[in-house]
Order: sequence, then C-alpha cells, then structure tokens
Amino acid sequence: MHRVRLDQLGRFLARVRLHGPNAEGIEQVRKLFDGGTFTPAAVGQQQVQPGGLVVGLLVHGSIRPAPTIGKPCADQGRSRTRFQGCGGGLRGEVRGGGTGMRRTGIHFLPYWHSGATGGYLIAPGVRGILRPHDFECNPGATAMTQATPTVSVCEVIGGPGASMGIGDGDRIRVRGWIRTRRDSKAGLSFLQVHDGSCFDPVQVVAQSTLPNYAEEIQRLTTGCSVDIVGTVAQSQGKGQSLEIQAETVEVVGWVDDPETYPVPAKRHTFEYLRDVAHLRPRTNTFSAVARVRHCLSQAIHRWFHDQGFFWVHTPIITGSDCEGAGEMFRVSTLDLANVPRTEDGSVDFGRDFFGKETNLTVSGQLNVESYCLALSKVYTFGPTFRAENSNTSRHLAEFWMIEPEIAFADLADNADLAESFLKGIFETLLSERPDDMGFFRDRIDKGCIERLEQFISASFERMEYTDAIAALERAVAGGHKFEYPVSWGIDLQSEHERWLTEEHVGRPIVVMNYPKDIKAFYMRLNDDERTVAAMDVLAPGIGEIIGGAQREDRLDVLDRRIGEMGLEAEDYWWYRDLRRYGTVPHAGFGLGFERTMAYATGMANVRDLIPFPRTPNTATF
RNA sequence: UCCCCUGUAGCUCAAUGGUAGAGCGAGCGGCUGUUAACCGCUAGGUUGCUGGUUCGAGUCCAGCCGGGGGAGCCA
Repeated sequence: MHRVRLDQLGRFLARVRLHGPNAEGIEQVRKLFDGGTFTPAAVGQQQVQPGGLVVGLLVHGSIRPAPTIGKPCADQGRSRTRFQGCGGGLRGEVRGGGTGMRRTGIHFLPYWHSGATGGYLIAPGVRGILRPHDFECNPGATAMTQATPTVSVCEVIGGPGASMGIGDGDRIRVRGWIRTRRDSKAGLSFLQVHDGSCFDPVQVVAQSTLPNYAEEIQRLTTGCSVDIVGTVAQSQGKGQSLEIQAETVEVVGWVDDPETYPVPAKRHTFEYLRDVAHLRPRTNTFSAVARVRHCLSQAIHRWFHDQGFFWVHTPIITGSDCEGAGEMFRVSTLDLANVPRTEDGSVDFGRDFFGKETNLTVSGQLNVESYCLALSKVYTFGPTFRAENSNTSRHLAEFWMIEPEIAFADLADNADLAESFLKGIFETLLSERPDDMGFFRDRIDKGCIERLEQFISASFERMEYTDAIAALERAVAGGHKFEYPVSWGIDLQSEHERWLTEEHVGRPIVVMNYPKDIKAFYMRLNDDERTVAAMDVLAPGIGEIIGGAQREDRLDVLDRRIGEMGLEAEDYWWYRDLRRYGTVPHAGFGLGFERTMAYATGMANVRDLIPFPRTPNTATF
C-alpha cells in the first residue's frame, strides 16, 4: 500500500467549503490528520498510484472514492480548470489551479460541482504544509458563513496558482494598497486594491452607506493601505468578473501628501523609478518583475533538484589569489585612515581580519568544482560582485549568477545540460506567470512570449568555433559588413554573435571549442593544442546568454596552462589537489540571472530586474 | 576608463538670447457601475551648482555634480 505523509501532501488547505451540518465528515478528516499519515484504506476503495492525481475526495462531509478523474483539458481558463473523465456523479469543475496546475501538479484543491456543495481533491507528491487546524477551527458546521478568512487578491480573482476556490458569495478579508479610487455619484466608490499576489488588482465596491465613506473612503489616494472585509460578487461592470462588496473598509495607513507621493497612478520612466526604488515595487512593472524573479528562481532550484543536483553555498568572501580575472571589491577591517604598512611600505594585510588580502567573490566556480568532485551534480545560485567601472544596461556591480557543475561529463554533456535547463525554466515561467508575462507582452516587449515559445521548441544548433569563423568570413566575402574584422583567433564580438544566431541559423547556437589564447586557464586543452573545450550559448535577440567549459582535469596540463598564463601554481594548490586525488572529466557553465530575466521579459536594463541595483556611484537604499 | 546625449512644476516634456508653458498627477466642483474615465476650475518654479559673456541667459561659454545610452570588459 502506498502511504502518503500528510506533510508531503497538498500546497495548503485554507478552509472547508461545506454547506450544512458536516460533523461526521469533519471528524473523519480530523482523524486522518491526527494519524499523521493518509492511507487509502481510510477513504475507501480508490486506488493510489505514486504520482497519480487523485487519492481522495471529500464531498458532503464524507470521504468518498474518486473513481476516475481525468487530466485537465488543454483549453483551461485562467480561473478554473475543467476536468474530464470524472465518473460516479463527480463530474464538474475544479476551481483554482489555472495553467500552473499542469506543471506543478496541484493535487489538493477545493472542489465542487453541480451536485455537491464542497470538497477536496487530494493526491500525493506535492510539497507543502497541510494545516489541520483549518478544519479544527470550523468544527462541523457551515464553515463559510461563519468564518472570514483573510485571503490574497490572487485567490479572490482566481489568478495564477489560486487554489482555494473563492467564489461568488464568499465572505472574505483582503489587505493591501490602493492603486486607484473612482467615485460614482450613484453613491459608491470603486477601489482598485493590490497586494502583490498576482498582477491584477481586485475591485472593491464601497457604498456611500458605509460609516466612514465621506470622511475616509472618499479621501483614499494611491498608496494608502487598507483592510477590507466583504463579500465576493459577480461584477456588474466590465473589466473584471468578480469584485468585493465591502462591509468595512479600514484605512491602515494614509499617504502623507498625495501631491508629492512619488508613485501616483500614472506613467513613469524607469530611470525615475530607480530613484524611488523603495516604492517602485508598487507599480505594475516592478511587481511583475518581482514575481517573475521569484518564479524563475524557484524554477531554477526546482529544476536542478528534480535532476538530482545539490545546491552548494560557495563563499562570498574569498582569498583573491584563487579567483580569475576581473576587478574585485576588497573586504577589509583595516582603518583606511591609518593603514598598517610593512617594512617595504606596502599594505600589511597580515594585520587585516583574515590575515591576508580578501575580496568579494566574482565566481563560485572554483569552489563548486570541489563539491562537484564529491557530489557529482552541483550548482551555485547566489550573489556575485564585480568592481568593473562599467556602466551599461547589461552590467551590475552586484548580480546573481547560476553555475552548475557536473562530473564525468564532457563539453557535449555540458551543452545538453544548458539546453534542457534553459528550456525547462522558461517553460515553467510561461506556465506559472501568464498574467505577468501577458503584461510584458502588452506593454514592454511584444515578442517576449513568442520568443520564449520558440526558444523552448527549437533545438539548439551545435557549431564549432572554427566553423563559426568560416561562416562569418563567407558572409564578409558575400558583402556583409562588420565593424570588427573576422579571422580565426578573435573573440566573437556581439555583432558577430547576433549575426550567427539571428541571421545565419535563426535559432539558439552553442559555439564550441574556442582558441585557447582567448579563454581561461582552467578550460580543458583539446588534442589540437590550440583550442580549449569552451562553449557559449548564443540566443537570438540577446547574444551570449551562457558561457561555460569542460574543465582541465589533467594536472600536468593544468600546470602548464597556469604557467603560460603567468599565474602561480602555489596559489591554486587546493584546486590542483582536485586533479591529484581522483580526478574526473567535469564541466559547467555560468548564467547571469538578471540577463536571463532580461531575455525572458524584454526589460532592457538589468538595473530594473534586481530590487536594489548597485552600479558605479550608486548604492542608495 | 573612453565617446555621445541630457538636467525646466510631483512626473514627462516645450519655450529664435527678450514676461516661464502644456500634458499627466494633485486639490475642488460637475457627470458617471466606474475601470488609462470624461468636463470645468485652482494650486504648483531661485530652470542641477558655481562662475563668465551680454543691456538682458532656461537658452551661449567654462568648471563641477547628477542621470541616460554606447564602447571596452563581461554574466
């Protein structure tokens, strides 16, 4: 028998939607929870398959089998998912879920249909915390008419991921911030309230009969925080299907001076909003960016986890000697006004906190390699710091980077990993954030969704660097003009990369095996002795999105390369140890997180894709 | 670090070397189950800072400060 721990079940359980006396059913469910495990026998004869969808169904207060529940149809709407193949009088609609359901497999959902008034689908396999007290707090009664659960705007309007099945007639409480207020002389005001839980705000209708209507509600302005209790109702107006008829509107916090509130309900330039970065998440664009950033972060961790990777926390403070190129931020506790000196006049780092010169990391790669050669499949995902005086839309002094590293793998394995990884996280994004991506398509970059869909469906072209140069040279011979000349041995300029991926191939490309002289010392030397096993993934519209390599796993060759690059072998003593003790071929790559977001959303500047950007001369907030 | 652009109302932008303007936002009023609402009225300015040229500088010049874009470098 397949047993399912309750704490492995269901994303959440917020309320019981049961009409009429249901003490018996509640008691049954409570017993299940108390037992800590959920055994199929307890709910009847239905079958439980690992990974199966439905293992139990609570209807009318009693646990009944769920004979056959089909898969969600393809044409599901945003706020409800229709199930086919439901038998035994259980045919109906499942509210909540939405498009995210297909991928994340929400297995625990409020449920009702024409014949039943409430219930839940239950199935294994989803992480989350089940909350038995949600049952306990509504013992055996008409839960919905007595409780006023506090819910997110997303749940009220059935946004992406909504799973509570809030609907017409439910009494609920929402808390958030006013986006706009519109008054009607018919004796009511419309409040657009957002709480960040999804892209769309919810419309709250406040009648003039409310006691604080004239004194407070009509004085609400953009940015005020409110606490609202009301009833969900079908909207009489256009633009939204559900709204909240308010019973009470409590003003939690006023806006000091509406005239000078930095983010009123109007258009703003991104440049201006960077100056008010503490308030910009209240705007459509930046709340969407924040949700997409979260979604992609989660998708990355989930993808690696599902593939058997382990997340390794590589150090942020690092001894500078072991890092690669790039300007670094010094980490020091020395008194800048009175720096200790050695006898020859140089700074005496021996008296610094770590007894040596230290900096903020520019890459976790070298450290993560040591874990790769123990755990086989690992990755880093954390902040990275570069002190380059570089002021462009693609650079930040502090950014986040993803660096997977796989053992017993060569460059081809690395390219395969990059391809399936990128496709996987973009697929999740499209599936889980249709509201925000729809906004980016409508207001930021018309082609962003189509671009991702093509990215997901097209296979990546593999191309040798030498062949890429040959193709570029043929293009030049055919009359194509490049600003930078093309010849074997150059590093590809962004104009070259764009031509290759956009015009020459028309799909993402993995360019492989670059000249050794333009690449780092740790990249594996090929048998031709003039190229290394490096790769760049180039994508239409963005250019280089990933840079990676198979690492040099032969100690003698590594030492030779360290020498050629003018580096000191002793500085890399522990990195060299990895080649002395059970060395294996391994490979990995680096992916800039904000650039990935830029590609996905069409946002032009990475400063608008991280909450508080750090750039030369700017570290406000 | 280099090149280019830019700094005027809360925001976005106008203004030939000659009285400081509009739209949005805000306030008030009108209309309206509204929703980028609409209509009317009102308030809102030491034109980034310092100096210079000129009878007169938002405008021209110099320096400084801030912002943006690009190059290089990268992710």
